[in-house]
Amino acid sequence: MILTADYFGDDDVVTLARDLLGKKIVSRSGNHLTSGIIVETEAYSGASDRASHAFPNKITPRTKVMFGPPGVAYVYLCYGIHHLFNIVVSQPGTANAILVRALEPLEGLEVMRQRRNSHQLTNGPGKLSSALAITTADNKTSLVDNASTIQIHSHTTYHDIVVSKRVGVEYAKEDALLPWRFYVRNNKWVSKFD
DNA sequence: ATGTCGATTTGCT
DNA sequence: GCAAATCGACATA
Repeated sequence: MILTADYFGDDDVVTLARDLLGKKIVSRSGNHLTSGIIVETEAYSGASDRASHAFPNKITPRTKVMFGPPGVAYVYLCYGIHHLFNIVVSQPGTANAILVRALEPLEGLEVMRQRRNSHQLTNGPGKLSSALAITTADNKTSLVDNASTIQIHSHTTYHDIVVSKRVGVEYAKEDALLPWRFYVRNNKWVSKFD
């Protein structure tokens, strides 16, 4: 079942980030279908969270998409190299987003191996975008239409979930300590940062 | 107009 | 373990 704008419209971005574990991301690019189960996420909140690009509710050409409707992709270029995939959530005007950091590969494994030229397919935010052929061209694209090339589907439920601080946001001062990262315990596809 | 820096990955030492 | 890669967004002037 494809997840809807109503699902992503929840204003509680942290609860939503945790709930996304076990959901499936499906990507269609050209002839190829690739998919994976979400096993690691992080929550970002533009109003109060120094780690968010939109802090403190700062509207710029880049962050504008996060103030829009839920269920839309926010993809940005990191370190000039990596495309990082986020899902815009919460009601319009609230700049919340969820970074997908890792997937357990499900379909299209051979295509992913070719795109990655590696067996480390989706165990990190830059890697999974590469494996699913997600780029900044997908920024602002809807994830909740039946015609969307990237969709999120319900799939399974995990019960053993680890909560930790987020990765790579030391610059966010005290907000770097927020327990807003979630991952599936003992899942081999979780990113290598701990 | 220019300088700084990053929600990461990779390869080399 | 460390540093390069690589570029656009943003702040400052």
